[in-house]
Amino acid sequence: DKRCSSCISHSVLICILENIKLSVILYMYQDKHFRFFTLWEEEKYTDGSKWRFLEHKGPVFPPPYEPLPDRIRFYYDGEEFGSPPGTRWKEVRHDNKVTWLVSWTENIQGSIKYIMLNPSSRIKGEKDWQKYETARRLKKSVARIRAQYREDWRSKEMRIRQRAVALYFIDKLALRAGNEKDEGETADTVGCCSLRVEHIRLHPQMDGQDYVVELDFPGKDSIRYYNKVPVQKRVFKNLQLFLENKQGKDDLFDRLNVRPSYYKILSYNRANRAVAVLCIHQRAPPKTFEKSINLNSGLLAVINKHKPCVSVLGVETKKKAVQRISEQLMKLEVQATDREENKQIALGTSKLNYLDLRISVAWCKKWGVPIEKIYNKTQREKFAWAIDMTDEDFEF
DNA sequence: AAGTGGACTTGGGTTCATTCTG
DNA sequence: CAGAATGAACCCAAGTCCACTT
Repeated sequence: DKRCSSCISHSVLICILENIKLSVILYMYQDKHFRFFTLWEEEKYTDGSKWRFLEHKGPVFPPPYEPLPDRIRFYYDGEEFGSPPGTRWKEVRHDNKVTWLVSWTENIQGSIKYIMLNPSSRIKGEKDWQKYETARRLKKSVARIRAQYREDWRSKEMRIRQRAVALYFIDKLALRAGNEKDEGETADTVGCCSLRVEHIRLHPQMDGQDYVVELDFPGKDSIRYYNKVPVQKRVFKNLQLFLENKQGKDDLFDRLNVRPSYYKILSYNRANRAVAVLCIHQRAPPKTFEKSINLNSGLLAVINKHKPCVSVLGVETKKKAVQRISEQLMKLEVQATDREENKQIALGTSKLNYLDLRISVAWCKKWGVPIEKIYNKTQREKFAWAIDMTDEDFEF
């Protein structure tokens, strides 16, 4: 009796994978859409049945796979029958070391795609909890780590010095680590460890400050990172050292990891990359541009609408009109600044990914503040695990 | 130890649903 | 009542990281 919410249809098929602890039920519709329900043996469903629905996501288009293994049985209205026409499956799999339900190789990049559980599911919740516990353990040693890398700024080994400076950047500026990427295949973006000479400028003096480092590079999604930071003298001297005898395309931290000595890729790849970068760059500006246009045209519309009235009508009406215009203008201005500020900061995401909300929960419980005031429905669902387990004495 | 690819998170754009407004 | 505004849900590319080979 479950309705498929993507298809608005009751036509569903149920498939139960046998001999496994973690079972999956697929709801199917017209061979195209299917949804996944994960069941856990240990738990009881509210109607007294043995199983409990954990999760579902969809719709998804199944890849072209081999015929369905006969280990899978399909049921509809309690009646058993074979695999639905046109559906071809690769394998039945039980693997409690992974959290995905279904995976396949995508046919453009050849990368693997997954169907995974919703953030509000138990599996994701537990992982999330682990993540924050790791952060909590890290807190105990962070002072030691900081002392260590400051010490390492003076190391005899260049490798160690570079690591220490990179770590300092990551710690101080929260830069992304910066991994190896497929050159040519992907846009030319960098993180801390993959910074190149061309991304950094050193200013012994700048804006009345000493030892300023100017960072300017394309980060994730080719979003520009631009920052001027005063750093410790020792860091500055180290950076000068790292830059000696290097060209723009050379790695700043060349000794950092044992990177594969990749060749200078053909101009073909350069062109390819240039196009990729161009596309990404060109896509972003029109959006903000369009928004500002919308705001401006909205403002114009407001002014134009009131113009004729003002010239014809009496003083009182004029005053009122002026007042209303300025009110609307203010509203538009507030919207504009709001958008402008929100453009820079993705508040929701960081709330969902970085902040251990047990701190907030404990605070709420301690002072009798309702959690709803601070976290919206989605956030509360995602953090159900934390809300349940946290009492007012919790300390990070 | 190096290299590779699988697994998972991050980040935020797009779409959908609901409420607001003229 | 239609279109605009708003916020939640959905979705997926682009990252990170690490385990497994070789």
